[in-house]
Amino acid sequence: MTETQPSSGFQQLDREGLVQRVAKLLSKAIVSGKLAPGARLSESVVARELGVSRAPVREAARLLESSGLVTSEPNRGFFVRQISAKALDDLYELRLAIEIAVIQRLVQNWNEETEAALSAQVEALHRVATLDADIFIQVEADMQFHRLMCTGSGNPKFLTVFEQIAIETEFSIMLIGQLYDDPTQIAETHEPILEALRAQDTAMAIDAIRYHICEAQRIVTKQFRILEEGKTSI
Amino acid sequence: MTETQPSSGFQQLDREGLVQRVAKLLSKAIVSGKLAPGARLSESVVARELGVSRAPVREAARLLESSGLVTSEPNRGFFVRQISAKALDDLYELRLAIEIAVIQRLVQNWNEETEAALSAQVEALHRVATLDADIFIQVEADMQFHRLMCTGSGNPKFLTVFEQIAIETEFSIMLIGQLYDDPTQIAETHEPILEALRAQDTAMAIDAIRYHICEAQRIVTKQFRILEEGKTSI
DNA sequence: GAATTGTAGATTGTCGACAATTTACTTGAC
DNA sequence: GTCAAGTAAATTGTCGACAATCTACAATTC
Repeated sequence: MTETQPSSGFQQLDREGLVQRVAKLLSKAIVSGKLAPGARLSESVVARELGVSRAPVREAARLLESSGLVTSEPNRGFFVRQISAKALDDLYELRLAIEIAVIQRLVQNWNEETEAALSAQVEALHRVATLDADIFIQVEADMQFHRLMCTGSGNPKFLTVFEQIAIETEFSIMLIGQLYDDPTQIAETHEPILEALRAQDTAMAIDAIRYHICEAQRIVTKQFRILEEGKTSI
Repeated sequence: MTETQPSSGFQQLDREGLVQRVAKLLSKAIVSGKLAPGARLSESVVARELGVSRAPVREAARLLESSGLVTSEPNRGFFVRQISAKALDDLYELRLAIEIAVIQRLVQNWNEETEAALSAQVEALHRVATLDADIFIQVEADMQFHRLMCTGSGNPKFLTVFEQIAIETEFSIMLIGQLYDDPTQIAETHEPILEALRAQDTAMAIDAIRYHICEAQRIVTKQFRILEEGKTSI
């Protein structure tokens, strides 16, 4: 069916369109906090800075629009999405619903490959914690664990939705600038999940994921509320 | 904070951008089956037909890209998304996860307004069933019930995700051309959900929604598999 | 005849230009 | 000083044009 070339050692070179590259760059700029939420993103400025015309910038922005990173107002342009503490809270609730379903499927589809991937990621989490790495690296590693769970579930739809959630979550955590007081906590809260999965214990795994997510929800929304108050009082 | 105009009875006239209108039109054309899945959607053809230039068409297509209705390949353009029976099955699994969470919140946030809206929608379902209306009308009414549940949950994120699921689901059902053998079944399967919600019985409501969704899943994916076989054998 | 190479036509990708709209500023009246 | 109206600059919306790329078919080779 699929044509399997004689494999002459050549690697497929990325034929990514300009629009996709611009979208990725914009996405990174927003998530990393270089572009403040609510900020207008001027087409001409972005276009000039990247050395392209406005058309691909506009298309990239549209791409990001339905994925929720930017909003558009007719004749006013694109803006970096504002996130409220309530929205963030809602986001975690959605995430919990998804991940519970992921866990259920994950236990059914449990295999060595998935176990190896998740184990390796927990180790990676420990590494970044001890290295006292950048917050961005830490959050990225955290998200990667959950991404791997979605992948292992065997239902690609879960990954699609999670990816959107992840972008918004990372975005918010970047704004706060920290997650746990002690970075090693990130790695530790993932271990019970992995253990429960290894034991094929669905109920325990769900409890573990619920604890993990609700804990993050509690911390993040609390920090975010503080951040919001600071903003409005000024 | 928000400026509350003296409300002189004027309705806000839609200041929708051209891009949004094109996106809506395209979306409708795809969901209603006017554009077959896998079909290339030619920018110039769409642009000429709508009497606009290619730029807004491209932007609209990008908008639809991340919402999953179309895919893009560099230098090859946009294509109407192909849906497989497996993907449809996965979609229903995602939907179940979301709607269970929605039910849980819905019971907590239960109020007269939501009850009235949902009751009215069940009646609407009965009406369209007896009218023996178009399949599109029926499915739209069905989806509207679930949309109202999402709205009533108080978590807008649920609605956002459901909207995406709904588009893909409608799209698939349009392809099949029918749902239940007897159209009145649509209305009937929604009643137990509403009843359980009225009784504030979370467990029963979850059972009802699970039955409803799994039943639809069973029927739709079965029909879809038949459709797929027909396609591949030709 | 099958596979490869070459070529013409069509389609997408990107751009710069101009019209429409918003924004920021200035002016004037009360 | 405050509010309103008017004006100019900046920004977005849309378009048509040209370059880059793909597609389909003809020509060539084995």
